[in-house]
Amino acid sequence: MRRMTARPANAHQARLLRLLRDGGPNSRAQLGDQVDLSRSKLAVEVDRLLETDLVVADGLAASRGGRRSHNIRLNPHLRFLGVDIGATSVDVAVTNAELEILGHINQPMDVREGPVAVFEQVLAMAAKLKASGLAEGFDGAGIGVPGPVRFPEGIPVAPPIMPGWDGFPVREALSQDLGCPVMVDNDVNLMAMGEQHAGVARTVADFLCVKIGTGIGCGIVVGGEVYRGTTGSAGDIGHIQAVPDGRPCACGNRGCLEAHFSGAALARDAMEAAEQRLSAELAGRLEANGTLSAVDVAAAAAAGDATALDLIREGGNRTGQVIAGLVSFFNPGLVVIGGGVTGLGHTLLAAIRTQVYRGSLPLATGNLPIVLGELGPTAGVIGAARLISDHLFSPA
Amino acid sequence: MRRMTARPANAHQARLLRLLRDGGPNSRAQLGDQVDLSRSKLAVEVDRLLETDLVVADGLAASRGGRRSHNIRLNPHLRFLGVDIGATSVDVAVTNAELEILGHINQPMDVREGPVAVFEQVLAMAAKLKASGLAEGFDGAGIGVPGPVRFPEGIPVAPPIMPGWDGFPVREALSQDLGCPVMVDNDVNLMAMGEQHAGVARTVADFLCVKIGTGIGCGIVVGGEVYRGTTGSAGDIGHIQAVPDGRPCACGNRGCLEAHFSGAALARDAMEAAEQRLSAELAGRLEANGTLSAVDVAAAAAAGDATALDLIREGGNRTGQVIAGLVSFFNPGLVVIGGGVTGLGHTLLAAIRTQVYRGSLPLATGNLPIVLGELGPTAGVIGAARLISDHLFSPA
DNA sequence: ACTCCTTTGTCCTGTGAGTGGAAAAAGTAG
DNA sequence: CTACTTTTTCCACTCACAGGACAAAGGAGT
Repeated sequence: MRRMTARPANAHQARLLRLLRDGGPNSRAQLGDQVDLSRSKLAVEVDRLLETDLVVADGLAASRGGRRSHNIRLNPHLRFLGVDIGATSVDVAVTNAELEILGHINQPMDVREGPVAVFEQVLAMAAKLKASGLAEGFDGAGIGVPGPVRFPEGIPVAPPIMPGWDGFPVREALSQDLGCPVMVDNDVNLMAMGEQHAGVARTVADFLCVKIGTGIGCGIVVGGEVYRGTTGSAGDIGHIQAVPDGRPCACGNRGCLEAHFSGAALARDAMEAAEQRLSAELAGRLEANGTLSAVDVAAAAAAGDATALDLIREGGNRTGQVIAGLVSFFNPGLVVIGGGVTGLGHTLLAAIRTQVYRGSLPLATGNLPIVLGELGPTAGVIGAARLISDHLFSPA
Repeated sequence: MRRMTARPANAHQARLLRLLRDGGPNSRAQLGDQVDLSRSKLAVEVDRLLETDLVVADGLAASRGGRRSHNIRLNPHLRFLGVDIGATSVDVAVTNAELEILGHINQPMDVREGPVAVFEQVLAMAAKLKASGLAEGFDGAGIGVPGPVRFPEGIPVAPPIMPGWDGFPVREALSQDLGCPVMVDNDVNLMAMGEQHAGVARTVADFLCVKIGTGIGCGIVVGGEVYRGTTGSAGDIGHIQAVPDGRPCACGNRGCLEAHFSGAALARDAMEAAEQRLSAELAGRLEANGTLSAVDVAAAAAAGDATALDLIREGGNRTGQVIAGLVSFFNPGLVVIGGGVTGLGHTLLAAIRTQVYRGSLPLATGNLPIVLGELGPTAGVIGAARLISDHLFSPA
């Protein structure tokens, strides 16, 4: 099949495409109920969309008491590629136009190998998904990278954990390689968009999405739109000071949140505890694997290990204090906690909640849910697909 | 003169009104350059605005090399009332439709006397301005109050420093008393709007406006629009923890920024220093007045008093640390410092700058100006006028 | 099977917004 | 006084869109 290149010609068509994306197949009549257009106008726009092949007819809808309506849906052959590049692994997924995941691969990887090596791997993973018959080609791709991005151009700027990526024209290069439109964003922002599209944040206009992985970042959604800041570095909360005169951080300061709690810091703390024989559980795991990661701490905590639980609680407290400040400042309607460490689960969540509910004023916390992300590792790739579909489903 | 009641009939007219508000008198041709409408369409909309009496003809414009154009301006009889209710004083000002201040009164007052007493005073002040011939009536009023506001209804919610105001229908009541449309907002947001309209933030889309007065608050502007949060308490940074296990605060926590630095805290610290004879300058002032305020500290600092300078630096450092966190999170294009303590001037600013430039990553601070507000005590009332004019100059 | 009612889809015309060209009006520069 | 600009008005034409009329298709009751 030839790839779709058509774009909606006007705001009405864009609106309809998004309704079909978010609501699945729909009858013309149901669409009419949602868009406040005259029936004639709606019919014209739907016909034009049918001509572009972006949407197709899909049989008859159930009767609502009278004549049955014809169903409309997004072309089932449309395919989006969602790529979520983490510090130590990549997720690549294929979705249909309704952003349902059809196939998903995760592979370990090191961003520090640089964009060329990483994209070689990403393209191979995409090819593998294609080969398994899930897609004949891609109509668009969304890419998440673990660092700040100059959004309009899709170029990473001064990313601390990705030396060699600074200024690399990710959007341009991948658009060439994949032969389709590409959008690039910070991985945390994509997680926020994912949770907004298909997760816990579906109905909230203003929320924060804190991602605790190798580092710590925060997606900011204002009025349903991701806020990226003046230079694309908004949400970079890993280097907020959490402990006065605390541990030295790679950024040159002391006491950064990220230095005290993150996947990397947690692994270091666990190793230290194991070596000092504070925890038999952790020491055993260290002996078995030669190293420890956040996953080991999670497992130890699940097994009831006091040291591991303490580490998690301690980190949750630090994180919660920072989030409490952000809640006072931003007054969100929801806080989502996600990222690799969600395996730490409710111990972590409880610590964060305690600090936030204690440290912020009641007016801000009174009706504030603080929850774990619903989508886990798929949040990023769903958000990536959402990013590119938002781009493609907007007036040309 | 009968008061204006007309409102723009469509988005084009609203656009034109705002251009005339922000750019002053303008020729039709100049307007045409700015709005991307055909000449015919523009002529029609301008004619309709002339019919509503919102704008009037204003003689001939200078020639731009050919036929001279007819000037258009907002009706010079339009009057807005800007009211900025602080914790300890009220500002009331009259502006024309271009938001230029025609008259401005400041009076001491105590918000804790409650809305009825305060509005009695405000109405008296408005009447005084009217009596001095500056206005025959008001076409709209903007009100700022020192606490969170449920914006659409214009009702304060759970304001910590204004007991007795909770749930008082400010908008409704004042609209009755003044006989004109009224909008209500947090005083900090109004200061941000004031600096955006006529001060240092004219060209910046995303910025923070930190107001240090009796308390500490922060106006948040995203994409040119004030962000108010889910419950209207966004920007309430006074109760972010600045000092672990620090001083007890009225909110029940310890170490809140506001407990360590604000007009009130500064006055307390100065009294203490004076009583302990740490500073002859402050002690002298205490003896002379019986009490001390932030103004005394500013004067002592200006006279070179080391203790006063230390207090300011100490407070600036605390504030700067909190702002550094907000800068990392929000990545603004500008930070404005304003409020009563701007009298502390560059000592304060230097301390804040030091902390922010040290405590945030270069990508966020690289091109980040941190400046004092330009408008001083008029920022609030200009912002109030701007608030109501934005409301009135939008499609009905 | 038939009637009556509801819902859906199509067609068509009227209206009003808006564009763009032409020409008149009012200047400036030489 | 002439040639050239800019501003303003006027007018005809296009286009989007609403909304009514009507046909098509189905459900429910008799």
